[in-house]
Amino acid sequence: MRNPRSATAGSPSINDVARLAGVSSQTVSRVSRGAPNVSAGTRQRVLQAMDKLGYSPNRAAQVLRSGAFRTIGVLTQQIQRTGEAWTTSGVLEAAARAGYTVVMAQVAQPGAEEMGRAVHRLAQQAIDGLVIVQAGTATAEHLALPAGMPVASSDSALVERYPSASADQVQGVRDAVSHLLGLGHRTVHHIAGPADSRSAHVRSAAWAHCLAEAGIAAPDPIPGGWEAGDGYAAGLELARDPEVTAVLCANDEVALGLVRALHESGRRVPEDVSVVGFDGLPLGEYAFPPLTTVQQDFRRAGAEMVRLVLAQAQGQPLEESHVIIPTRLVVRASTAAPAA
Amino acid sequence: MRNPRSATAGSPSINDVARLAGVSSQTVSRVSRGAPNVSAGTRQRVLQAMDKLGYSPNRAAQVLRSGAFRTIGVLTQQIQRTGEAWTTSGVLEAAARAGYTVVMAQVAQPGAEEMGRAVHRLAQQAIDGLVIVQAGTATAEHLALPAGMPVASSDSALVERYPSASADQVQGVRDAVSHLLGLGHRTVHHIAGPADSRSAHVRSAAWAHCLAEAGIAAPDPIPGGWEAGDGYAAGLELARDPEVTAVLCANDEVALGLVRALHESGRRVPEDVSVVGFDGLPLGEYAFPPLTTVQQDFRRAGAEMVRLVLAQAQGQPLEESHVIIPTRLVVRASTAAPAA
DNA sequence: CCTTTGAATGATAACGTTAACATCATGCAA
DNA sequence: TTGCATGATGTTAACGTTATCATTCAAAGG
Repeated sequence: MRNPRSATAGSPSINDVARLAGVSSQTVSRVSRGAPNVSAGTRQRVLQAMDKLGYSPNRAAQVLRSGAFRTIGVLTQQIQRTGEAWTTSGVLEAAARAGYTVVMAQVAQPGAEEMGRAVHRLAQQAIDGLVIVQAGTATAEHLALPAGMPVASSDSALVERYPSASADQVQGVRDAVSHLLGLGHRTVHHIAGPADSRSAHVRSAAWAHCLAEAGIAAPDPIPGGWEAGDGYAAGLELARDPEVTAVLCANDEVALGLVRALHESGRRVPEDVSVVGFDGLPLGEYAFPPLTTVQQDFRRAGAEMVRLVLAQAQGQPLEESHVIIPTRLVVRASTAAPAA
Repeated sequence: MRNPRSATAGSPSINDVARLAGVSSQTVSRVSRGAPNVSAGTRQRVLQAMDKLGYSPNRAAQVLRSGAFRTIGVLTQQIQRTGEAWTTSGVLEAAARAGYTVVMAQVAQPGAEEMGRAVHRLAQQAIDGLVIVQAGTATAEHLALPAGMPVASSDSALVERYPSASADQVQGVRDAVSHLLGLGHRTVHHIAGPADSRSAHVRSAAWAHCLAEAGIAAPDPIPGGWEAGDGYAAGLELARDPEVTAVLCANDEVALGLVRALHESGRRVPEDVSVVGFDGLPLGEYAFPPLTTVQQDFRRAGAEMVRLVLAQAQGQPLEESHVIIPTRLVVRASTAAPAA
């Protein structure tokens, strides 16, 4: 076989079933779609025929005819990252529950053109809507979405243009900073996330704002990223400054890297320096010391994005197009009152 | 609009382009497919017309007509887990490179029936093949795959039935055990993975085998799981036994949980107890102490599975149906010679 | 009894694409 | 010149499904 037919090719069609059941193909279609106006006896016979032939409807034909895909596209950047993986998991779960299929695209490089190409690839698929888990710096212009395509995004510049679901990062940062100041720290240092992430920027801005509110001059934030190595590098620097007694990190990975740098530099956590992460990695609980962190509900963000996309696809009005999901400060042993 | 058309509905068809370009729809099809026998001038005109109308081909119609889907299905269990996330990332990358679309299904519960239902959902989609990243305990019977569906799996009981790509866990365990024994440890304890995982079982068996080879009676393995909490629980127990000087863990998460339990119990790592993980989490390098681990290349496993599936789908013979991917022992500070 | 209603079923025509075949120049060898 | 290959284009008929309209038949109402 030079050109083997696909796995389902040669599979029985609606006509084969109709012939076997002695009805018209239209009646088989009705049974297949669960239409009401079929007599019980006929339905039985058709179902038996389907079963006997192992019939399953051809999606391509259904889609072509009905124009409804029951499929959503998901755009991710690096699905192995904690946040994206959990969010994607939430998307998959919610989509499956709604009876929708999910097609995925991943973009390794955050470059806007590559992002645009991935969206194009997805959009050429038959999708009813698009969930953008991560789009980096790409803007709506880069993506060149077909007009009218329902979209929901999470963390990106697209938040300003499309409906979104994301964690209440401002509240999360506020809780974290209050916690540290409440313990008696004079100020809170900050290791920022990558420059190309909107949520990193939001977190940094919220941190600066909270300190300002408390009448404290914010120290310069240390530029960083999302990874442990970033926290480690920043930590080696911070460890030299005895004024540093409390640090809010861009995320948990960074916090863990920071903790190791502090350990190595002979500064104890939390006795000398308190550390707070962000995200709520399961591992944080088992770090040494267990990590105080701002937990966010990624799965729920994924589920909400699915809801937003499906609502648009079904023409329902969105009661609120920016869903804010509460965060929760989890206090563990990496934070304590400063030494007197 | 009660029944709004899908996003791409109303979009121009091949006929609209043909009319505008003043050619037949077949010629447009030829240009669209990149067929060779179109004159340069005509191709130009058609491309301009496409561009002007914003034409993009209707996938459903293409699939229906040609019977080729250029899509693979991916079955996962908990995509947010390290191994699955990285493997999936590899699958996405390889599939995109091959010009294939990926549809995903996730099964929260490892139950065999639910797994079967997910496969059914996927198989009803138009897919050319199926990559099974994780199938838990499900066997080929549970999955009820359509006959002739190309499949590749990674870690599951399916390995015996279908082509697979997975890490050389036996070699990885051998390296780890040799490393520990080479440091002078009298024996190596083991925290096992979950009972329903094949690779957990493979790792445990390899550990027992290595000890036997070295003429050492293997201590009872501690039953565990994949998560840090499992390592922590096991660690509280192990810490009480002064005979324990080296522990091989089911994976890195477990190892980190173990390390914390040892810390809390006053046993130092690596001075009192050496700990080895498995997987090679990026975070392991920044744990305290940095974790010695067996690194495996999940992305490559994903890419290999895609290769295996596509080879089958294209009717090529598989030169080897079980791809073994080398692992690499990364020695860090969590292992050292035992105290004299 | 005839009409009316409604439910069950059937027939037909699309949906957008492509494979297969047909047509029509053009060029070149015989 | 004829004959035949070659390349560019057009025509037709599917792929499997479902929307729409048409038909049939039995039950209900007068």
